[in-house]
Amino acid sequence: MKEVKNNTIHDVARVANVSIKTVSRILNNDPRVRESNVVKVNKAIKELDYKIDFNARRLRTKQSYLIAVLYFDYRGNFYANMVIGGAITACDELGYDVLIRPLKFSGENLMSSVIHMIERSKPDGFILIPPLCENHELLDLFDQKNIPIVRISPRDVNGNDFVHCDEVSATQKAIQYLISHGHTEIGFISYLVGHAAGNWRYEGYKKALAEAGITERPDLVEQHAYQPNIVEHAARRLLKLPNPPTAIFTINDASASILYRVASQLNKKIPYDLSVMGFDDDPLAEYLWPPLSTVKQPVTELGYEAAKLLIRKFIQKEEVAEVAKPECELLIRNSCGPLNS
Amino acid sequence: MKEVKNNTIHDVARVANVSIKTVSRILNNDPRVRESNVVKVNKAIKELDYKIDFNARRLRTKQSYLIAVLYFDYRGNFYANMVIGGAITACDELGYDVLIRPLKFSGENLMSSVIHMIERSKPDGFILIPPLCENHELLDLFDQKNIPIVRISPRDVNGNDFVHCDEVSATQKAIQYLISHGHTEIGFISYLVGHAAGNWRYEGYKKALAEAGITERPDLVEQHAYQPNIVEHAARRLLKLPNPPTAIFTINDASASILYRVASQLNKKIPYDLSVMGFDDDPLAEYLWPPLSTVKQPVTELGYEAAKLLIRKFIQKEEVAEVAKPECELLIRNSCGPLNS
DNA sequence: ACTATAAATGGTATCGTTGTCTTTTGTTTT
DNA sequence: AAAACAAAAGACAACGATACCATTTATAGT
Repeated sequence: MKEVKNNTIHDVARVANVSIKTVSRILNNDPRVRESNVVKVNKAIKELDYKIDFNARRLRTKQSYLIAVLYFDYRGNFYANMVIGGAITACDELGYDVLIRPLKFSGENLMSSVIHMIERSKPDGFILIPPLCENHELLDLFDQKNIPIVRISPRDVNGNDFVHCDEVSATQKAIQYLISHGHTEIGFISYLVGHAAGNWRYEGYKKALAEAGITERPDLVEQHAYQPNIVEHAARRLLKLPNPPTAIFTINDASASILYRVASQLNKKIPYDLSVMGFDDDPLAEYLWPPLSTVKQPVTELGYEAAKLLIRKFIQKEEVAEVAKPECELLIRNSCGPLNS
Repeated sequence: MKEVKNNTIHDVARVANVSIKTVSRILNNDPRVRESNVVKVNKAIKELDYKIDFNARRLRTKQSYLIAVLYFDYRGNFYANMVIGGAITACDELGYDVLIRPLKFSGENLMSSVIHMIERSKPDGFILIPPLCENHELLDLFDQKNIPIVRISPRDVNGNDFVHCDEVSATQKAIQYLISHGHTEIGFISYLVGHAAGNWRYEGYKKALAEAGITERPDLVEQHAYQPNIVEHAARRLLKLPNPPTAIFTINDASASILYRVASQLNKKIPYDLSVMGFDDDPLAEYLWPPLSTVKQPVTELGYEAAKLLIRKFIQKEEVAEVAKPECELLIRNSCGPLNS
């Protein structure tokens, strides 16, 4: 074991022949330092391969330089993963570390887990992934403790502490795509997914139909509270209609996969007899056959923007002009075809 | 904003009427403290709602109390997620935090990302998720910097710095299950998945056959280097054999989904004409139709044990008796049926 | 009871940075 | 050229814990 003595700010100060305070100022981008000293110090830093000791800084400044990401820990939560990936990139750039916390329970356990995290690791801010954005107990806690948060795609878009993308127009484009292939009888299958998504996407659906002059058929729309098999029942009802839809939009890719199954059982071939459009770009979508066309949310970018907003605006209190609003992308695979009349 | 003055170890010492050093000893589970003082101090700690300041401790001890988990960031890497979930639980129990790092690239970028992480956050140890366990450049780096690691299911099981479960006997049990349903012509589809899994699972396959007195048919075994569509070709070849297998084991659930598709194209109904057994319990497995029977690795437990081993044995240098070896579980869904002769 | 030894406790320096306040240096004004 | 002011740099304490070493207290042995 090689014992490496790390150089400190004192070493840098000595080599650069300035005081430690001047070095500290340069490290913290204090503008009030003469350019000549900045050059000298940076040279010394490079020469000594000096690395700042974050723990010392943390102790002194009472900041943890830690961002926590909270999400619901359910099987195959790829959404949370991608958000985290983006958040890590942003935090890397800004000198923060990311702590993640999958939350398994609601109520007592959830709250105490978060409280414990605050007491132990003292994150400077939190990022909330749906459906946690709607947990008022949690929101109250942060409010009360005065800990800044940024929510991702919350239902409630009042305030300035969130990032999201335009799911309404994304869905609208997806439906437009179906319409452009000649479809007019387009189904909509949804259930309460726990956040605002259902409403937005339904709105997009209606807009696209209206815009194309298609009258909405209420019998083609299924929106129910979640219960087991709800999607399967909905799919079966729609496909057994005397005048069934020739294309169906499902609220997410998992639902689309259930629709695939029902279609196959009823001997409807996708995309020939039925076009299917999903939402989310679940890893599942590629493995379905035919591969599912779907709307891909810019989830990684959302995570990136959320972390950046949290740090710059709410932690470092900089003036932040405007939050970038990344766009959804229509991913065309092979589940949609022209109307086959 | 309510400015809360946190109580320090001095406050606790004052209230308990002992020295700060005694409090410190109790906080660090030093056995050489009189019981009466332990009681007094714990009472004071509770009374003052004292919370230790980890940053101060970190600064003094030169330990970060941070464990880093490294994994390859590919779409739908549910394996890494579950490992992380387990690692977080263990770290919570032992007073550590978990930093995660999805690695996107190989070579230069990968290494510099890890080096940067070491310099910035100074994790006390690393957990490596396959296929990163086999990256020698990475292993050399940790060796050279003398940073302890624990590998999860590495190919090379020499040494004592890894956790894994018995995939050989897990596969053996899965094949036994097929045999118990009357199957004797059992296919095996694999490709190089980048870690030891392929070999282990093939070994389990052979063992089960041998044990049942079934002669292995080489034409039923497909093991190739990875190339696009390899699984599809393998599946098609097997199913088109004059004497085709009545059951097929695939190296993972993603491969099973491809087999599902080929079977459907060739008009073979699962589980009536063909039984399929997967491996991994990918979230995908539940969405396939019929739901896929598969081998579920105790991935969360593996992460839990890995973190515990890393911290206790390699960081805190305790004597650790033996590493728990969690077991795989055969998950019976609906993709396997009795031989239909 | 007294010493030898071990166990428990305490005092103070220290980790590496930033905050506060003071001093020095540089620039502008009359 | 001196006074007034602003900008830059420095000295030193402090953050809250643990390390090291010294000291006190308890236990055991004769």
